[in-house]
Amino acid sequence: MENIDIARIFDDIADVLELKDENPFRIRSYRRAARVIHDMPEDAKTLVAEGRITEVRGIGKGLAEKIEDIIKTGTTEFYEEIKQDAFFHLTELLNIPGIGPKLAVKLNREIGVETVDDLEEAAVKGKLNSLEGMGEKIEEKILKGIEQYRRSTGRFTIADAITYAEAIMKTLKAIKGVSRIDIAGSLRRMRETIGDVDILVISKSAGLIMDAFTSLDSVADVLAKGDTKSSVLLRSGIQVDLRILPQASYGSALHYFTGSKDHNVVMRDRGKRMGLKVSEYGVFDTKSEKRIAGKTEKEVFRAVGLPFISPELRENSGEFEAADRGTLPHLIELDDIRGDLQMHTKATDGANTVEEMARYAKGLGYEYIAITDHSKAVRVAGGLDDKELAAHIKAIRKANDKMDGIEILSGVEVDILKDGRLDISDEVLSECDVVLAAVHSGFTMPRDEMTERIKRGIGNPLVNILAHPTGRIINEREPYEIDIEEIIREAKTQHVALELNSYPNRLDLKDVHCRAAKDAGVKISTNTDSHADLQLRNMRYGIATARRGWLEPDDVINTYSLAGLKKFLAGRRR
DNA sequence: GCCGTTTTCGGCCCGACTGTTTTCAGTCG
Repeated sequence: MENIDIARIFDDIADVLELKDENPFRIRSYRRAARVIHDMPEDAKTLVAEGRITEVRGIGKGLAEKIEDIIKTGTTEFYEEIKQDAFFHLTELLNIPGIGPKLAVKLNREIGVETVDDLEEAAVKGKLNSLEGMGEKIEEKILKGIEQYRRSTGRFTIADAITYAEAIMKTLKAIKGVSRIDIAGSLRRMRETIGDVDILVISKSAGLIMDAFTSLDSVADVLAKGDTKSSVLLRSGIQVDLRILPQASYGSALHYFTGSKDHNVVMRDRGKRMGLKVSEYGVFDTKSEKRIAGKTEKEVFRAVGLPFISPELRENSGEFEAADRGTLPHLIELDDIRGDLQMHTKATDGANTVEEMARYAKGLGYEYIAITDHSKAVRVAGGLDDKELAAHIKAIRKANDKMDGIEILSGVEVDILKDGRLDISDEVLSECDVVLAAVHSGFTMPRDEMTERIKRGIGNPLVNILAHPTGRIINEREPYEIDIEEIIREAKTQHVALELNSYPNRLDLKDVHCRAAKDAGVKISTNTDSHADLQLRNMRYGIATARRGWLEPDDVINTYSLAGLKKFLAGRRR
């Protein structure tokens, strides 16, 4: 049982308790526990084994026991009871936008709705109208909600969300009377996937903005339209919320709507203890009700005795403690990056030549790149064998001699075979300036075997970087079963860097594992894994994830000067 | 169900929007 399975069980429990109209704070405890377990880098298994599970914020004695049961037996008594509950079947209905626990129960009690299909049938037949408190509008809303639910493929990748958000921002910016516009929400925190997009605006002409916003070409449906808040559903299926705010409380609003929820709860609580009320309208003195801050975020933080905390850190995962101790990280920025250490060319499955990639990278201001085409095990990509790679290395060196202003390192993304051997000989690997090793097949191995396979792979002293260490593809493929903590330890021992693959569908390592690697003293390499020159720009997503993982420039080897990088790489091959 | 510089009981964030119930409950973030 992985963390994600435990989280799902707790969310299921919360759903049923909500349907049963139980104590909302008890429900919140399950929700919070689900989230915190889902997001934490350590295996719950490990924490339970070490007796440290109750050290996790939000996990007390009761939940700890349930977690232990779930790990041991795959379930817990209370969950089994919940599954027998008549309300358990109604949890599917909660996925429909506009249907909450009250409505779900009402529909069930009064017209026997149990599934989304039942609900659709009832709505189409006009049965909903007959219920007290229900009108045509609600019926229509439910039908639309069902459509949205069926179409939704879950959350959007950060790259998709940014694309839509930036297009909308551009249009709105052009409207007269918009003096400021910002992205807030999980997109500002740069979470790897985005549920919906939040945009904040300062403007005195609310009506104009809302009209423009709700009539954008990309809008499929207007979900709500008011003076201060409107919501639309774009054709792509992503929901965008727009809020209009006064200047005086803009900082407070930006902070509030950036979240996370958990971060905000701590801020409010912290304010309360200082005799302050923290809300989206400002920071107020509780007694005099006078506003003492709110114009900027910095002001809001200062009012509760804190330095500015970067949005990427606002997950209540230690940022307050670090701020109080004065140990907030100086987060890495895109400008710190001096090179990109994974990319492919026409030699295998890339779209551009070595020179074209180098030229584009030079345009980005990089000092060096590494060309790292696939090895032969990746047949679909036309991977290179020993002889072909040797020739490719020569060609890369030749290109490097021709090119001024950027160093082209020769490299390879060598495959770690099922038994942990690499599919290129040491003789040829030793010719490379940098060697990335990766798993591209046999994803379904048992956890122990996969962990051992990778350990053996990076045990080869010619390997410098473990590429996309968990193999996940967001919204498509789960990471392979692997003991990531063990891999991090091994990387430390072997002086191997772990990649933060910056391709927006990978982001592998993910944020919490980057942070765990940093804590273990393991270096990270943020690479784009580009298969075309334009993709070199994906570095921004890797940097966003690195920031969420609390990484500083020194934690990332491709912020090093060429000499510094070479020194790091040589450290392995003594 | 969790948690503790209001501490072992009693809090736990709260406001906008919607539809419809002429005064508010439900949903959402």
